[in-house]
Amino acid sequence: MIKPEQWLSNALGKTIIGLYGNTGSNPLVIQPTRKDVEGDFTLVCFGLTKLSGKTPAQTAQEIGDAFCMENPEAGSYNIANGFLNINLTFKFWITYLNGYTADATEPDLNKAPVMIEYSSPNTNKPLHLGHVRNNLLGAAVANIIEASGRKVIKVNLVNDRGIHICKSMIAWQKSGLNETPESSGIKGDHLIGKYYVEFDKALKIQSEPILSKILAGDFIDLDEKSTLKATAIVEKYNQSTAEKKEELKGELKLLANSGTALMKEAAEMLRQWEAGDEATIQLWKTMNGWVYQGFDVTYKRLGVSFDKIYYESQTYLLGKELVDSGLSSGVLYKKEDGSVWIDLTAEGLDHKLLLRSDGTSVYMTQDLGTALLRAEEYHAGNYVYVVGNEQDYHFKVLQLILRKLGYAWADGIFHLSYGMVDLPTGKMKSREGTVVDADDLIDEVILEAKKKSEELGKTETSNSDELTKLYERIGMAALKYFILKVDPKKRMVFNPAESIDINGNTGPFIQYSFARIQSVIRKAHGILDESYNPSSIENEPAHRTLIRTLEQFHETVQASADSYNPSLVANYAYELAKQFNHFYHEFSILKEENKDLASFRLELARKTGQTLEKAMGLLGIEMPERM
RNA sequence: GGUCCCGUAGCUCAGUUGGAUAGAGCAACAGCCUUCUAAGCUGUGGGUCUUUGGUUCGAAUCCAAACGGGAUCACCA
Repeated sequence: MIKPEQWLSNALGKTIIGLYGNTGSNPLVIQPTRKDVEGDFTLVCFGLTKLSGKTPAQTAQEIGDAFCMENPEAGSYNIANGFLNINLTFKFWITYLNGYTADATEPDLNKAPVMIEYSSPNTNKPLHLGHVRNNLLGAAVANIIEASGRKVIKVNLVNDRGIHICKSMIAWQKSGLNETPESSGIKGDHLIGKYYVEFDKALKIQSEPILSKILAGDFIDLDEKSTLKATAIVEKYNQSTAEKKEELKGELKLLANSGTALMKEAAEMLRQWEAGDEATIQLWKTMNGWVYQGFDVTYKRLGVSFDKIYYESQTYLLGKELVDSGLSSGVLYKKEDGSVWIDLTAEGLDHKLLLRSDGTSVYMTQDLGTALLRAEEYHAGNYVYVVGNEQDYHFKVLQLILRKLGYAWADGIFHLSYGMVDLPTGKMKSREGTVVDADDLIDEVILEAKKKSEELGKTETSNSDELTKLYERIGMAALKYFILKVDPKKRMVFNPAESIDINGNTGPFIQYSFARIQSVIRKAHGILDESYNPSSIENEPAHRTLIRTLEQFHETVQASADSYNPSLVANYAYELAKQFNHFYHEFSILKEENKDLASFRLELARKTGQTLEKAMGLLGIEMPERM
């Protein structure tokens, strides 16, 4: 099938070479003609004046004349302010529509696959709004890249070990209640989260008197190292302004925490875990198991899935081998206390710790190990990490270290860094209880979809299973679209009230447009046939605009894949739906007396519907047949 | 303090590698259901694109500075 823009670019190039001998040093600037001007595509002629030695308008006219002469597909042209607006014939567009399909490019198995890591939760608390953005982005990007023709491997790296899960375990043990998800009726991840919060509460009670002592210069509860640190901070603290004091107080709080009996217990449990203590491991397995059960439910409701799940407990040791080889090759160095570092000052960064003095690994070490494992297992061409932008520095360093260690595949690492999700009231803060829980959020949007649907009172079915499914689709569409329509890089405000809106630039609006199309198709069945005589179709602008928008679908998917940005697809779907509604309002399909025209419109509607469904599907949004 | 990101309508967001008179939605106001689903369509008002310089045929977009907001700089993850 002809790709209009590509064809135009080649054909215009030929025309310009014919006129001026070459096309100049810059590529031709061709863009879809803006709405308020007549034309399909526009050639910007300012850059060509050097070739022609004439004014932009004269140049445009010269090119326009020659181009229309040479190409029967070009019907006419007009010139405004140095812009050459070219009209392709309506016949050209009808032929285009005839060959158009919304189907995706089949993945090319000769190309190296793309690995996408997303979700990557800790196992000490349930998923929240931030995770929701992460999961939706990861799943959408995976779909979009796959649709653009590359194989995708979706992975999840679960942070299942560490001090955080030990905290929940301690609190659970101390409660003595032996609560399980079954006995308590609480979803597994929420149950663990509950104990994590309880630990924190108890910790605060133990920690506060220690903090007071520290501020008074009494370091009796601290070990040697912490005392040294605390002494220095307290000295600074006493000379600081009020604002700076708050900041330093935060650091002292951490030190105070480390002096509590509870933290010592948690640290001891972590040591036992690493030593392989059977009872500890058993409890850890049990409690993590509850969390996974809970996560599975949430993942399913969000509609996300993974091809492979990595667990840090299984990969955290691998980084150490990598560190060893880095030491022997001289890329890394060891300090007197036994800690291992890398010097990145030449790259404008800092020295970075890779192994603690006691030989245990840190976050970076684990990530290095995991990266190596994946590269060896999959030999992907790209490794995409969907992780919040607070970790920009971490991933910069990660990639740099791998490069310095000599791994060529490190060039394929891409940190899909997305912005934080704020609430209208400001940042989400767990201490202030403003964290929006993922499960609650899902319940809420579905409930709201139900309420609004019932208010409208026009659903065609009373089958309760169908209705349940419909409300779920509408609610999830509202939520997903609300989040995915925003450029991932940007920090966004999540307004719960607006997230369940069904009017305007929303998921349900697009669903509604689709449902209308399906309704027409159902009614046309057996009445209109699919064939029509193209020559009897008039050149209506609304028809043409719609075809032109369909034409942009595949390149939008490609651009979206190239830039790891699902919002391009989201905004495209909205634009298409809007244009369809305009068309739908202006013309009737079923009541059109000219059967050729009616069939043509039906075909246009059908392909619009397919495209809407495909585009929304890439975002993980399902379309209802009726609503 | 060093480094990085951001600043577009009252609010939430678009704005392709620099291109024409900066666009949508929400909110407000005014119209359109006897017509394929009104979860829709049409219209009105709303802007010093934070500011100031620079680059050029042309800047919301590129460069510099200032102001404002955020992140990060752990032997945390």
